[in-house]
Amino acid sequence: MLPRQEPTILYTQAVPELPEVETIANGVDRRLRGDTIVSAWFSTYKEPFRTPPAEMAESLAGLRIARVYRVGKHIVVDLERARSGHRPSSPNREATPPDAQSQLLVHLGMTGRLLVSAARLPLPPHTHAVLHLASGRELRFVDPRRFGRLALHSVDAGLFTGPGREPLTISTDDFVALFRGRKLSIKAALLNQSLLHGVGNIYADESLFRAKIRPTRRAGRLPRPRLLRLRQALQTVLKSAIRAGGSSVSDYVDADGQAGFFQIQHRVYAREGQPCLVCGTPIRRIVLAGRGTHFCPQCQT
DNA sequence: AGAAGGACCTGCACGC
DNA sequence: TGCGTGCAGGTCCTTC
Repeated sequence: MLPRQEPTILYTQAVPELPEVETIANGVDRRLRGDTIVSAWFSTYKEPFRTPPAEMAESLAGLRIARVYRVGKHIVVDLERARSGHRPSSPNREATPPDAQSQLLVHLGMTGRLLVSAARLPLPPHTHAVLHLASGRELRFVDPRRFGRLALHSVDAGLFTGPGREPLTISTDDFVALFRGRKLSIKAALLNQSLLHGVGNIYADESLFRAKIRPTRRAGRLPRPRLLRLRQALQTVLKSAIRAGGSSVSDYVDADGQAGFFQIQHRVYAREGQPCLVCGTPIRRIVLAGRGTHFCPQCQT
């Protein structure tokens, strides 16, 4: 067991996509479930906050963290009104507590990090939010590039469900229907969070490679069997990345963030010019949908 | 309405 | 050594 006073950095080297966000959410859940927010502090930099900081700070104080989980690329913190009589948390309860009254949504953007830290430790640069907890710890949101976002979601209108469909659980028919009639490239479609949420640039490239589909193909013109292959490839790569990250991030404790997320072996991403692992043809890189896009010109048609 | 492209933002790699 | 430049990408916004 690691010293309690050391900061835990729930951290990833890569831009957080679905597997990284899932791992981080699980890590926060394991540590903070049942803890209570005493007060909250937000930096004066307003942009990251979809909800005004003053309103957020007032709403958060006194709420207990009931559960932390992932929806798309969002980390969702279920919050309930803390009661005076302490109720022991039941470890097996998976369903959202019926008395969850609001949800804190955290989007890490590209460089956002969550730290579970002892309060006495100095705030790192680019800290934009701190939740002071009854246990004496703090949950800190650090984001140098400021693409991350925080918001409060009221459950009056229902639990947060994200902008699109969940790639790991979507049915075959629904998956195929997502792309019907779409004129944009399959790569751009995969990145569109209002269709599937959670897929970013890296896993889009990797899943298209495994499905042997060229990223430039029009989404609406891919026949059903190829789309089913893509769904299978996407789920396989996401699940293996979750497995790879699950063990390392959760127990990772270090102040300088040197180790961190165990990265799965990329087959095409950031491998421009290197030989395809299947056929040896040099991997090509183009810009598509404004993003660096990597593929094998031989294997992917 | 759907698609495309730019803006946002900072750290880092690179070239001179 | 040090400075300037370009690049990376998730999401929002504007334009077409």
